[in-house]
Amino acid sequence: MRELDIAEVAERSGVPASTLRYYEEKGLIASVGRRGLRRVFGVGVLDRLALVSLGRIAGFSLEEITQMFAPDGRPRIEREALVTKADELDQRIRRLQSVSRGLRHAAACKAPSHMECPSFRRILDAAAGGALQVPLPRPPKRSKARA
Amino acid sequence: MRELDIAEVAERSGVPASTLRYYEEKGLIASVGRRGLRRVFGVGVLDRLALVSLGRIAGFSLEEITQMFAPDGRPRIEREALVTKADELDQRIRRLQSVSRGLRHAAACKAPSHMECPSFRRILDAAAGGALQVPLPRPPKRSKARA
DNA sequence: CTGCCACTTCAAGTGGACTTGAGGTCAGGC
DNA sequence: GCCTGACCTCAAGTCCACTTGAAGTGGCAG
Repeated sequence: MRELDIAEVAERSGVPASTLRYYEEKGLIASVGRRGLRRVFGVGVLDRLALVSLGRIAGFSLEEITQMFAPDGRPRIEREALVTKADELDQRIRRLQSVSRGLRHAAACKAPSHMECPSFRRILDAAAGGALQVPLPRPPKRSKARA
Repeated sequence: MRELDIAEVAERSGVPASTLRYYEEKGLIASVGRRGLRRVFGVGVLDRLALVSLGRIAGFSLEEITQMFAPDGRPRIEREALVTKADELDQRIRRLQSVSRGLRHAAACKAPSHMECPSFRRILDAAAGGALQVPLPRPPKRSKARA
């Protein structure tokens, strides 16, 4: 089974067929040919999709991810860009940790109003301060299971 | 200075005036009145905005945040929901940490192709597996400085 | 009193990543 | 040999959180 049709790729990767077509159009993945009018993908597409996924999570746009692959086809990733993204990611992680702490505190704190709790206020100020300038999470609509 | 006009709120909070109007329309914040046709806000709006910010970072939608305030006006936040969100957040944090590690590894790894590195593959599989089901970051367009 | 201009409203536009719908094609089973 | 239905294309729609533009208003400095 060296070749997969789009439905198989969709099932194995958890990525909807419509998205696969979209990704192909965007140059993120490539089919190796057609069987009739149906796309045929090599198994490598699964790795590719995993890389795309990784890139998305890291905060790269599809456009940026395309650039990383684009030149010749081999993942030509600039190591510097990776480190930069990792740093950004760590930054984000730290912020999220502080928010998480804030949430748990708010849940536990017995003060009449959270607003009167200095520790909560500190967290709040942090949120007000620098956090909005950072990529915000967007809730996912679809909830395809992994394959 | 118990009252602030919209420009002041914008400057102090770093939130653009257009967004403040939008938030008011959505019921996230409230002005205490008007001076002529201009909105006048109480200083409390700054706390409110910080709470909104916190909620956004935590992964709540504006809609959800509205619900938290809505009932009567006082932050009626269900403690359970907070803990739930914190758990989700921690989950997400762990995933991001693993991605960060993956990025740094990819940057450092000298293997001819990252694909041949077992440790990178492990991370990749993780990304492919459960990560896409999680809120994805969206790049921010604006980059207002904090106030 | 007048003019400026920061504010106002309301509708429409933006961006990224997809999804959906209408209408068409063809491989494989019966 | 014909049907079925999973795939195809292309254009348009969706979602969310805003932003932008046009046209209007009114507080206040001069």
